[in-house]
Amino acid sequence: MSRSGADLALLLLGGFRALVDDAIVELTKRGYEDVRPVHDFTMRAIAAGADNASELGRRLSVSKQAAAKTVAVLEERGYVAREPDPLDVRRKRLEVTALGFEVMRAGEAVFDELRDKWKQKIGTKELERLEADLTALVGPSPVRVDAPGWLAPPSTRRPTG
Amino acid sequence: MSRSGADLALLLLGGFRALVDDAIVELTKRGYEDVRPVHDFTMRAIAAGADNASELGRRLSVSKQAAAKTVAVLEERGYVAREPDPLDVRRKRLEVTALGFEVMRAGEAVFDELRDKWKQKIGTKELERLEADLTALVGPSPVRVDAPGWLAPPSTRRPTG
DNA sequence: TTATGTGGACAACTAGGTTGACGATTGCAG
DNA sequence: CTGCAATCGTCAACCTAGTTGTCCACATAA
Repeated sequence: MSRSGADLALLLLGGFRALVDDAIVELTKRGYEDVRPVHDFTMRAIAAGADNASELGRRLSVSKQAAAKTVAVLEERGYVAREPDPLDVRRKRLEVTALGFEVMRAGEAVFDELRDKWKQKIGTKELERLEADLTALVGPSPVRVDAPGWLAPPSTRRPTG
Repeated sequence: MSRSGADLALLLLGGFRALVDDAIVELTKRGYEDVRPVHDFTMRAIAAGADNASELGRRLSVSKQAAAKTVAVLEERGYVAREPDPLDVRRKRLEVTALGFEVMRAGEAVFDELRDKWKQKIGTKELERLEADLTALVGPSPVRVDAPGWLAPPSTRRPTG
C-alpha cells in the first residue's frame, strides 16, 4: 500500500500538531497559561540579542508593529521587560525576565518529555532514524514559523453552532 | 547528539511546509492559482456528501458561516456550484464541478510527484519506514487542519518594512 | 396547527498579521 | 555646526479567516 503524497503531508502536520498541542496543554498544567510556540520563538530571539522591537521584527521576518504587539503580551505576562535605552531615547530595550527564562526552560523540558514518549513508542533507533531522514529532506535548520496565530489552543476554538 | 524535542517538532513542521509550499507553487505553475489545502479539503468534503453549507461546516469542524465563506471563493473560481435544492427551499445544494475535480486531481498528482522526489533523496525503503513510524505515532487518520488561513502562499506575506 | 429545529444570510467582533504615516531622535556629510 | 536621511516606536486603517449572535423562511414532528 504505497501511500499518497498528500497523506505524507498530513502525517507530518499531524505529528507536529500532536507535539505542540500536547506541549501547550502540559505547560498550562504546570502553571504557564497559553504559552505558544510564537511566544517561545520571540523570547528566544530577544535573548539572542534582538533587544528592540524593530530588530526583533527583522529577525522574526515580521513587521516591527507585529513584533511590538507580541512583545506587549509577553510584557503583560511578565515574561519580557521593556526599559528605556539610555543610549538612544527612541529605543525601548527588551529583556527576557527570570520568569521568561523559566517558561522557556519549562517548554524545553515538556518537549523533551514528549520526545521521550515517542521514543518509548517506536524505539530510540527508529526515532533517531526518523529525525535523520527529516533532516536530510528539509535541511537542518530552516523553518520560518510564519503564519500562525496558529499554534493556538485548539480546544478553545471549536464552533458552537 | 541526541536532538531536542523542540527540534523534532520543528522538523515535522518543516517537512509539512516544504511539501505544501512546493505544491502551491507547482499548482500555480499549472494554472490553478492560489489553491490551498483548505480548498482541497473543502471540495473533498463536498464530494464526500456534505452537500450544504451547514453540513459542510460540521464535517470540517468549522462554523457554517465560515464554511459558507470558503464555498463562496470556490464558487467564484468555478470549482463548486450552488443550486437551489428542489426538496428543501432553505438549502442550496453544493456540488463540485468538473473543474473542481480537475484541481483535486492536479493536487494529488503534485503531491505524489513531491513524494517521489523525497523517495529519490532518501530511498524508497527509508521513506516508507518514515511513514510507518509517523503513522504509529500519530495514528492513521487524524488531522484536523484546524486553524489555517495558514497554508497560504508564504512568499506574498512578507513585510516590507 | 402549532412548537421546535434547521439552513442560510447579515452584522459585529476577534486575532494576528499588513501598510502607511508621523513625531522624535540619532547619525552622518558637508 | 548645520541639515538631511535613516531609524524607533506608535497610531490608525485595513485584510483574512475565523468566531458569535440574531433573524427569517422553511421543514418537521407532536
